[in-house]
Amino acid sequence: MTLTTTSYAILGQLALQPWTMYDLAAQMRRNVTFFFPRAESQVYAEPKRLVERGLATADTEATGKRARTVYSITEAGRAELARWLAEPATKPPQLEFEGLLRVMFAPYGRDEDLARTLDQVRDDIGGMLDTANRIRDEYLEGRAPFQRHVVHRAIMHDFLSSFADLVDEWAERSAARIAKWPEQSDEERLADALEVVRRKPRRTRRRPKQA
Amino acid sequence: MTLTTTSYAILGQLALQPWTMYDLAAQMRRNVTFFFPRAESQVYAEPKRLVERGLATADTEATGKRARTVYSITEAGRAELARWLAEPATKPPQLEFEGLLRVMFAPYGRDEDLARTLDQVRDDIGGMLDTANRIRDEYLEGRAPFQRHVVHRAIMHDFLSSFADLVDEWAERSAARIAKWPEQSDEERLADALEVVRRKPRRTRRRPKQA
DNA sequence: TCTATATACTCCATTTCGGAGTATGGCATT
DNA sequence: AATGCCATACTCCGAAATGGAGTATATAGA
Repeated sequence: MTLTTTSYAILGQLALQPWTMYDLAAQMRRNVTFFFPRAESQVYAEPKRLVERGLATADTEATGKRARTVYSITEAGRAELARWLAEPATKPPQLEFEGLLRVMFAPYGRDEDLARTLDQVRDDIGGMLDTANRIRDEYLEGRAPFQRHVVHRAIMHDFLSSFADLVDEWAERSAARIAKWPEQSDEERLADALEVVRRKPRRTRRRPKQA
Repeated sequence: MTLTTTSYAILGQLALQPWTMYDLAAQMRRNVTFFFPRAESQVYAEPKRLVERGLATADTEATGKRARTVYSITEAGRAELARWLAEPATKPPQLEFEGLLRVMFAPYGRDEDLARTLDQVRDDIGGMLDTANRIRDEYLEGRAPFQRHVVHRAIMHDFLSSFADLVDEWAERSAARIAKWPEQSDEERLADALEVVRRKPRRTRRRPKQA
């Protein structure tokens, strides 16, 4: 099979430095997972494919009796990464948000279920908020693991922290609104809802779609 | 096997009205795909499982020689949906954003690749922006397909249009910043990056994590 | 010394994806 | 009246990916 986006995700990490898959898996679980989640089994499987194609090399070291494999990128690997970076992305930004599905079907459940769903969303996004704040501090204090790439990482961080903020703010304001439902009339609830829909200044597609 | 979140996504749609899978697949491709994307083959496969479990019924109609199957929810299906709505979500909001991976590895490519990536992000999010604006107009003019659920749909719409705006705004401001790189010194670029990281008022986790 | 946790992976059944394939209906064009 | 094309209405299947469970050694603390 041909290389997948996951392959390039790993190849790119190897461009930064050599890694054991254990460390890389841990690293991805802490950061990359927030914008490109992969199963751990995949993280372990990919570098073997990279080695097969000559894009990486594997070196076996030992700590006592336990072996560990350190993977490094090759020149061919760097060239392939550069080639990939010049290609267009294969997929648009995608969201997978079970909580929104629950909001969609909320008319068939109880209002307190919806309140709990929104509450859980705030808990769930907490980890991302924490991570974003930790990374922010690391860069500002100049002690981030890849401080040399701060110019690019700042762009990433801008997106991820904006996203986490959005989710948290949305859940907060929505919870505040549904908390008022019990003492509101149907008309008031309706007016509130339309106000929410209306409020935003609509941002439109930059370029009209071509025929 | 047990029902998956995808099963409930379909079950919820059937609670709204009976559907043929063709119409439902088209409907999901237009809306649900933005926050819970599934392969079309899955959308066709799910209702058969629902029928097996007595949560839906299938009625075969005919248009000339061509058969079509209309699926409807049963009382047991409505009960199961209500039960599911009271459960906590199985997954946090998840993002899958190849473009951010390209930003992360941008130091190994050319600046113009990065510019093109951000440009493509804006094109890619255009569809979502269009859809959000169309839905907004439908609700404000009172002609949305599920106008009766506007109180809940407003919450969904708030999130989706905020998300699309975020992506578009982020890509726009990031592209504007990298456009200035050629005439900036390393120090200026660095100062700009740190400014981006610093700027945001940091939103923190609502409840401290429990030990 | 014992135990728990961290390191360092492998394996695999089940699910999902994504694209190709099949066939009819209905409308517009020639 | 025949033709072509797009919409309707699905089925099928190989190739990935997921999400645990399982194995074994190292190390730090009680």
